[in-house]
Amino acid sequence: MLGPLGSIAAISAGHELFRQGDPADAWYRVASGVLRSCRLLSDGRRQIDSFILPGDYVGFESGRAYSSVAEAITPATVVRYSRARIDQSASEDPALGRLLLAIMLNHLGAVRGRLLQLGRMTAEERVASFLLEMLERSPREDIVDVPMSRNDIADYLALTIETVSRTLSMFKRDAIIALPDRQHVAVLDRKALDRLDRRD
Amino acid sequence: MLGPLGSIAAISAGHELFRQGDPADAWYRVASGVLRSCRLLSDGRRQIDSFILPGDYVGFESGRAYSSVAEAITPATVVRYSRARIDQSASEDPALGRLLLAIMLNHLGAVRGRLLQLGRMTAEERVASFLLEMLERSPREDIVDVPMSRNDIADYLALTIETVSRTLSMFKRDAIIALPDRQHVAVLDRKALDRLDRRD
DNA sequence: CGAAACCTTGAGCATGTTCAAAAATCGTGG
DNA sequence: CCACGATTTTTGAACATGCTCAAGGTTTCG
Repeated sequence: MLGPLGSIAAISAGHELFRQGDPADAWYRVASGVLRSCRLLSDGRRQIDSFILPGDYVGFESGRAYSSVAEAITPATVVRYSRARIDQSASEDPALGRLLLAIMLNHLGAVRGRLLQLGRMTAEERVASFLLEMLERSPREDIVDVPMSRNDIADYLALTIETVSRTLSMFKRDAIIALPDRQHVAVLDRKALDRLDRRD
Repeated sequence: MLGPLGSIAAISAGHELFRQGDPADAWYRVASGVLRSCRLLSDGRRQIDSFILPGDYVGFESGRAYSSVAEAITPATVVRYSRARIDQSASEDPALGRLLLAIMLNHLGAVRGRLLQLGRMTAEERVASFLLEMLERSPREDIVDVPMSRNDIADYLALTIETVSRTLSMFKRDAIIALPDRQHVAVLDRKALDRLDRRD
């Protein structure tokens, strides 16, 4: 938490918090709702960098412009931290600087984990590790909240929507999960998922 | 550059600067030589996060232990910055904090670009963007230094060694590059490479 | 010069994609 | 509450990209 330096904004589902190319003059912390942060290739191929859940930050940029789009998947509220104000406060309060650094290091670790996921895991393993990741962040211990579409999951895991759907169906057939509705996955066999997520 | 806070160390080719699990009590800046930073899956699959060239930093960690291995590809010298000393200096000098933040943001942007590369680019596009990336960092404008093995390139691009080799041979057949020796790639048709690297 | 490591090339194969269609779900208005 | 169309998801079959396995060539280094 960055303290009382922010202002609050609401975004409705499907709308953009910022776009690729916009001046990157603020960071955001999600208070409620879920967003996605994506990059695009010129021919439309899309890669979702991260899903941004309550408590997460988004909008860290090294250049002057955002290099990704941030869009709300569900209605969301965010706290906006102007970069100028943060910079100024950080130069007065070293503790804030340390906090920012810690947030950044956390991010970096997460994105590096994704390299392994996208580069070296099979479809099965990617879906399993995605479910485990979302499970960690869900309120209940056995039900995963999945507010994003299959398409979003596909673009997050660098698969096609068909492969995601087929893999989930397979997990269901093997009684590893149940699919009560679109937005939820019930984990029936956590150990099976753990076995598929071969990170050390 | 982090100033006069570091001590110098030399590593010979093939040796480790730190391993997965070692206490992460220092960051490093490469003065000369090339290193690689990798993560492993339990069954041996490997993903190289980044090649670390002179001027680059390595060893940023959010937890107590390194989550990747850093190994020298060529003989290298590095400057070691103890985390404790950096932390202390940063709490006295806000400019240092800002510098660290800038370095971190740079890293983050680079790794995010890799997500797109690994997730959504074809083998051809990955090799092309790798060559362009290395070309930017080579002293000459038309010759790429490639100190790493084909195997390392494969694990960096999440391909197999055979696919890397075949793709390079194809570029050679199409007169996009020449391969004077193992360690060098001569770029004959830069535009053809640019066309393959479809980032906006 | 010889052995070891590395790189290239080829042929067959597998995982995940593409294309197509059916099924389920959602939103809207009567 | 149900009917309707639109959208999303699931399923199937054929296909393609990149992988695996295998062999031959090249470079490196003692």
